[in-house]
Amino acid sequence: MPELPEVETVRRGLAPALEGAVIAKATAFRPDLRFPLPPGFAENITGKRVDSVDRRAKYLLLRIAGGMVMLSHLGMSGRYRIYKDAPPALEPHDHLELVTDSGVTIRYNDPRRFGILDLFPEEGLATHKLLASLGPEPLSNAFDGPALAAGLGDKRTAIKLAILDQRVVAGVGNIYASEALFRAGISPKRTARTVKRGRADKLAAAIRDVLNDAIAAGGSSLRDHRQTSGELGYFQHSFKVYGRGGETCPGCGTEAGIRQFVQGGRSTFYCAKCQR
DNA sequence: CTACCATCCTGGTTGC
DNA sequence: TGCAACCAGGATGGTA
Repeated sequence: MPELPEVETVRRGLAPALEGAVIAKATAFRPDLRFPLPPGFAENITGKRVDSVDRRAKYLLLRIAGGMVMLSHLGMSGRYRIYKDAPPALEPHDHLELVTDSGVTIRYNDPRRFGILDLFPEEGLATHKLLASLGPEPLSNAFDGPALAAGLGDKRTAIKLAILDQRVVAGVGNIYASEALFRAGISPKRTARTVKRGRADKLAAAIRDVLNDAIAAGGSSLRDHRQTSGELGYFQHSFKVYGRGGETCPGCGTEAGIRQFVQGGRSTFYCAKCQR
């Protein structure tokens, strides 16, 4: 499911429930998701206070008092749901439950189990295998045209594939890659190394803007994504090209102008007239 | 470096 | 109605 805006939406939901709260009870209902959970995962966070709920790229990072970090990645189908009162019965694919000292229940559900849970000392943050090679945060001041162009470097791969590379820019996924390229007027097929100067400025701004717009809309709900309250996100109604193959281009009005094709095994949507 | 493929899983949709 | 094929927001690792 989740790209950066969906993860940020989840973070904003979890933060008020968890920050400053003590995890009175933690239960992991299976020993593994994509990877095995570290031994004693649930036991080691039980009784601990959560200092903050942060995000890096598509990773949620919970700072646990005592110097540990709990990492959570939602994979394709992960969801968090918060229950302020008595929670309903467990559902299929509920894999983790946290109950805070104020009686709030937080459940992680992930049918496809591509998600990740990890727990490690905060000294290991910079060198964590999953975090070490991530590129710039697209919403940070460090991300602009020159930074993007530098990340693209001499790559001869298509620009769509390049911005899906988490080392180039962290947090862009398949939906927002197509949407950002449409906003920037750049063809997804364009060779990455040719995106420089003006085009790079435009694309960096388009990435930032589309992510911010999506966050403001609570993310995009296609199948799985929900806010922690259970509410749907609604940015999917603002997609210009994603999922709109065969439709009229909203940019130039060309009938059936939105085309769909496969890049790197994943669907890309674009308008050949608006995007060069 | 690049392209391409398979892999980890389940579930919803599509097409016969 | 049934069933199989296909597709899905991610990411890694292997091969050529």
